[in-house]
Amino acid sequence: MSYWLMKSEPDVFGIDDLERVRVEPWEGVRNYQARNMMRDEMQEGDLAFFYHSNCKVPGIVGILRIVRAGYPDDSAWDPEHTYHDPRSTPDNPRWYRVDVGFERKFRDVIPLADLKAAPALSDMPLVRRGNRLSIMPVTEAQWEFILSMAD
DNA sequence: GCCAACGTTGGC
DNA sequence: GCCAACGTTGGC
Repeated sequence: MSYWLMKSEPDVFGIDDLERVRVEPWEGVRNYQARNMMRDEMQEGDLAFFYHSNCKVPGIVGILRIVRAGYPDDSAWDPEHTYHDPRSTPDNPRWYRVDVGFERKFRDVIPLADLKAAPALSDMPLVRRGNRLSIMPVTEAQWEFILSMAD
């Protein structure tokens, strides 16, 4: 079992949306590194921090669980869809997604500024300048440390 | 809204 | 295969 961090813009889909719907396909990822992790590495039962990006206080807001491992993202071959990519077809899918389930919402957001200030987290891609990966692995030590910052 | 950093595309 | 142009991400 592995740990992850997954970013989403709360204006588009935030932790409250996930709490409401309980399970959601994590579709629309159009980045190869992130795709590879969803397609090849994420397993059912894995846990991930839910990160809010592009908002007033960016940071970690809760925990989600991978409830279905990687499978083709069919929004890519729907011409009507925002995430349409004509290069992806059912026979040769280019993009993948996982299904995520709501696990827990922290009482308070753990702000990016606090994560950046923690020496224990200095290796996380999240706090490295210019990193834009929307899905990244989290080590067990980082996971435990961040959990200790919550609530 | 600005803009730095980065990934992708496409001409050559 | 190089690299300039372009689009996107995402903090601030």
